[in-house]
Amino acid sequence: MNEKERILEIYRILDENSPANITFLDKKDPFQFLISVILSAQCTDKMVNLVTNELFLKYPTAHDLSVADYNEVCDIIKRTGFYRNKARNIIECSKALDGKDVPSEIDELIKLPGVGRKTANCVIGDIYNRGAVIVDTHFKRVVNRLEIVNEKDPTKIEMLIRSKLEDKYLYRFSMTANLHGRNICHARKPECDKCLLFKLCPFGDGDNQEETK
DNA sequence: CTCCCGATAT
DNA sequence: ATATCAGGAG
Repeated sequence: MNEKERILEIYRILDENSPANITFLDKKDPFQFLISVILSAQCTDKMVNLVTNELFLKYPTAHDLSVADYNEVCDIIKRTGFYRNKARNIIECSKALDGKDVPSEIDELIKLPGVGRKTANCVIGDIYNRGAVIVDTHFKRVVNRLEIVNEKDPTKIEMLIRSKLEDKYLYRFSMTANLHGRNICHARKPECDKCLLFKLCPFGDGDNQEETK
């Protein structure tokens, strides 16, 4: 099995054993989705969904949030962590988007405050349904353990994955690999005994299921 | 590379 | 007590 066949086989196994539609954030409106992703940095999606319910009840649109009081926004989003940076970013972001559509191109998206490649790719994949590689902590861990890449830099990982997999598979692969990282291939104690990719994974050969590494 | 930062699991 | 979580900016 060559490299291309191996990654396609990994894709198929993850695809067949994952839900049809994988979504972590429950806001479908493009603006609300973008703000939700910004808030999701280094925090659980459960907490983001809780906080955004309250946030968008009070500030539903980009205009509403663009004129919001900084300290009130801080209070609402505090539990997502990094709240001072996030409050400033989402208010400035809202000013930039007031009266406009959420950009669909990555170069435009990453100009927005608090928006990097990961957040931009979430928007492109989820809202605009185009090829997107979402390199979050789970995705990074999973593709490195599988040795699909041997790379720490998220941008380089994104480009490598783009070169190894057809465009139409990229977003689905991002989501299924992410889910696999959450449910099986944990950061601390991966459940290699339950893993459907065990035969295809160099990481499972060792005794990594326990504490080591 | 460091800082931002609260919530949760182990 | 410590590791980790849909990262981004200086």
